[in-house]
Amino acid sequence: MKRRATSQDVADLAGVSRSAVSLVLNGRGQGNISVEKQAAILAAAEELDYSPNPVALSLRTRRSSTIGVVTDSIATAGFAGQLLQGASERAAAHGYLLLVIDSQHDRLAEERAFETLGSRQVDGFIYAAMSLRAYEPSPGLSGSIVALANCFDPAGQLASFVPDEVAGSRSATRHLIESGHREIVMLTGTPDMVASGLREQGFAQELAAAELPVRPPISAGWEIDKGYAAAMHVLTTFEPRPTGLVVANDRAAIGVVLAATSLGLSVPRDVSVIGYDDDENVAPWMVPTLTTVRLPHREMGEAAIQHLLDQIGGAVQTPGAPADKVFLECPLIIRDSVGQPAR
Amino acid sequence: MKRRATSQDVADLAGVSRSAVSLVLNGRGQGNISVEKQAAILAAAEELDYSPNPVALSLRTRRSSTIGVVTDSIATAGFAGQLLQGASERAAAHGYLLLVIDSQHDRLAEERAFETLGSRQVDGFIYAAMSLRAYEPSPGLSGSIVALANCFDPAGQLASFVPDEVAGSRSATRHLIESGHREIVMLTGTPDMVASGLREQGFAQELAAAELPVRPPISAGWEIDKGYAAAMHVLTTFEPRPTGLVVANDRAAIGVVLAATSLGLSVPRDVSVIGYDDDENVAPWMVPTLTTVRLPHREMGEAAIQHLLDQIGGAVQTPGAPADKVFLECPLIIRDSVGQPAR
DNA sequence: CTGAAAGCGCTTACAG
DNA sequence: CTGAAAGCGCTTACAG
Repeated sequence: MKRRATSQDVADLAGVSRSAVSLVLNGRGQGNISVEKQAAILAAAEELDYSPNPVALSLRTRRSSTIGVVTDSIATAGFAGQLLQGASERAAAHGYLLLVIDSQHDRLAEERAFETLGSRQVDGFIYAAMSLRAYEPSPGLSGSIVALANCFDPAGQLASFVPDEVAGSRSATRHLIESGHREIVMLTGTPDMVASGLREQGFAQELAAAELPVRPPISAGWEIDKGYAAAMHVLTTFEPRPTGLVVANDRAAIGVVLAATSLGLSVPRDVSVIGYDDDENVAPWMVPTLTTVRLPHREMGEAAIQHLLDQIGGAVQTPGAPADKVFLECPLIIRDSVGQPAR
Repeated sequence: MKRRATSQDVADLAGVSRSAVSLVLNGRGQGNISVEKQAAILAAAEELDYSPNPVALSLRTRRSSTIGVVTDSIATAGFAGQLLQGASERAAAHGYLLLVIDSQHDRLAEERAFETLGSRQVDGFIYAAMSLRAYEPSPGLSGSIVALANCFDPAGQLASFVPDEVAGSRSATRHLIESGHREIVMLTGTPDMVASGLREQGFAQELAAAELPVRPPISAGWEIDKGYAAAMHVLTTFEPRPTGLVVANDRAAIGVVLAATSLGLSVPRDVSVIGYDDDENVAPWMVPTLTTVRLPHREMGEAAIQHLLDQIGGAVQTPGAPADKVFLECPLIIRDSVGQPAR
């Protein structure tokens, strides 16, 4: 591993001072440095494959081209990794790197994470939640540039980027209605998650808009077995048997299909099923492939970074003024698990 | 956000020079600085809540307490995030942070990633693959401290940490045999993945050890639909019908259970199913819960970091000597999808 | 036993 | 138009 060239090396080779090198390489050469020297510096830099040492730069400028990301849990969920992926790519495109720390839902660890990151001179912070929720900003964040991804500040002081759950749920419900279903039941997630309530709202709104009776959602949950149990209950006891099921998420939908199958029912012939998440390991590969609502994880990551980049670049934000809460679209992904109801 | 205290602040408050502060805070005070001054320095540092600026430290020492991680894809897989999780925690416990870059399986992006990371003065590198494979070391890595996680260097020059796939597959197969199964079929993954071959080996070895006939594995794949199709084929055409199925992974096992169910077969009463991965979103929640072999993702991440830490700390490694290839255990997780065969 | 100096690599006023 | 100097915050020889 060869020693990296420094600005001194470039200056020596070009026969100028380090100041001149710095000026020219930072685009402030014009009017300050003679054209010949500029050319010499550029050539020398090229030849030595020079790029400034980021650490020295950081010490000098108190910036680091690094963004600190704190998450409450990276590992679980899987598709939530797309959020980091989107953030990482967008950041890299602008020369930024991500320093990510997982607080494991531990508030204390979270405070420490922000402090650690701050001491490393990160230029901004993202707090990303693995499932949608309110986030009470850590006091250590005040005065910093920060964006929230998949969570939001109840006080509205921090910019946040969240999925438009209500609209997503509406389009799922609408798709079922437009496919001819009238007996539609929602198998919802656990009440502790704000997504559950939002999706229930969307469901109810769309049914009401279609002037269809709104049935109360059936409490299920987020995992395969929960979807299984709820579907078993609904499919064997509801009279008439529902022909369309809006399910909490794709995993629960696996359970629903499993339950239907074990009852001798076929999806989508006897019952149509629609999931949520567009879980890449599930939805495109289910039998039948799953019609679902996609969560904009990648987009949330990208948008949060972009917001940070804009702020770092000097976009003005009136202090104390409420920050944006941006709702990102949850597109409906149509596959094979929804059909027309038998008449 | 208050200005952080510097060593100068501490020196001023304690009435000594910065050198003294540095010496004492780095544990080299004894025999160099008088006891009283040591106490004064410690007290001042405490009062000012002083900790050295990592950026300045990094410029000075050419170390950064940061480890560069390059992965071929973080996002997909989900449970693979556990690798990063394990690495991140182990690193944090030693004051190290992770700078991770995803190359998206692009070799060029990978080279660039190592370069970027190197210029940021990382103290070591991890290359982590999302699925087990050979990894041809990037030339930019030579001379650096590096560990491979979930991949291995064919030339054996780089330390690597991989799952013991053969043993994992053997214990899955053994579990079926010990449960009384004699008609056992393997539904294997795609041939391009080295895990497929390794698991097939384990399967064959264990069958041979039990003096049972070894049937050739049935090619399936890693996704739900592939498991479904393969199971459909095997369950409807094999005579006698197999009572035990060793499946490529947990997702494919979902498809297997789905297929069995749609054929009116019950798991595990009519057919026992065993997965691979212990996918946390699948195995514990399947109906029935899935007996499976756990992939040591977290352990690979931890072990790789630990290796780096040891090397950074000065553990000697004879240059040119073959590095360790460490096989991490894949424990069998017994749940409800395996039963005794009907007689 | 302790302080002043040098230097990691960079950029930005400041003289000339 | 250009170079010498200062300084970001730290540690490590080096004088005294």
